Amino acid sequence: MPAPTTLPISEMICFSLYSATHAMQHAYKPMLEALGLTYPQYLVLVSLWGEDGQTVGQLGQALQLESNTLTPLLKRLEAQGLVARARDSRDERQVRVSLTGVGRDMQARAADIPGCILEKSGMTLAALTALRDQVNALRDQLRG
Amino acid sequence: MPAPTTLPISEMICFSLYSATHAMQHAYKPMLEALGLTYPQYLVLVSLWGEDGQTVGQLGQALQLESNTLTPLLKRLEAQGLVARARDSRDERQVRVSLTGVGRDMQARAADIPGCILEKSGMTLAALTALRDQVNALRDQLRG
DNA sequence: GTTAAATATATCGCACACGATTAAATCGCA
DNA sequence: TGCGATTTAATCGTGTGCGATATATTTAAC
Repeated sequence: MPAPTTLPISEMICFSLYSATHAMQHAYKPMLEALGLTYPQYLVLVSLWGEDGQTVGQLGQALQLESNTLTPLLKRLEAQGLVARARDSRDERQVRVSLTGVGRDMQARAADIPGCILEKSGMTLAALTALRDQVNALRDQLRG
Repeated sequence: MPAPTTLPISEMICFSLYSATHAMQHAYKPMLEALGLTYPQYLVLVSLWGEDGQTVGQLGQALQLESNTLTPLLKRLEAQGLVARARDSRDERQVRVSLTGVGRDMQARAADIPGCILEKSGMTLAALTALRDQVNALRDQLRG
């Protein structure tokens, strides 16, 4: 009986995504470090720059993260003075996350990051956009 | 002066990869859980099924992980009886990781995972392969 | 109106990732 | 040969992710 065979790691789509995600975070790292941010913290700020005052649940929906990940992350952002957290007065179960002045100013300081990433990718914006849509389609299929 | 604008999180390629990686790990989870494995542990085993007796450094090269991640992970695999770790007698700096019988048998028990993932992806093998190559190209560009 | 079910967030424990540092073994070169 | 430089793992500290659970609030059923 022959030994079972397994696709080499380098040819597995799951590993492509896994390693590309790491490479992407590595590409962001020096720029985010200069702003004192981690990558997930940056994603939270991006989401808040788009819509301020979101609840923890809304942020979780946008980033596909649970409160057990977001709560400590948001506390760290609050400790840095970038956001404020407050219970919603209408529904005290919910916690609304608002940008502080410093948090809003961070948007300008981070403004050239996307361009730098585009450049590091060595791809055209059109190619990246097409790739993004394919990756999103795969993700949405996997989510069921 | 208008407020600076930032691309919505849903349109950022970095977030596509980030969320697709999470969705992929979520798809693997029930199957790996049945084998008592985490996703990174599974990747290590896949690598060893392809080439047994790799050093920690070789595994790190294949998976793009450092020893500070691999060492505790490998210790957990060793504690489960799936691998053995031993210093190379020729070069005692290196630690070689070998599959145990149980670790080898796991390959057969995991044999139908790739097919299940392919099915969950809802894509043809050709489409997935093409997407993989594009993602790999982006990753390799980002690595520089 | 009281109480059970549902909802939203927080807490706890475990397993990655990774920067920085340490320790041991090997290599290289005078 | 000897000794500094390099290589290889391991260790330490911080920050995610996430399953399981706890707590508080709101909703719904009666």
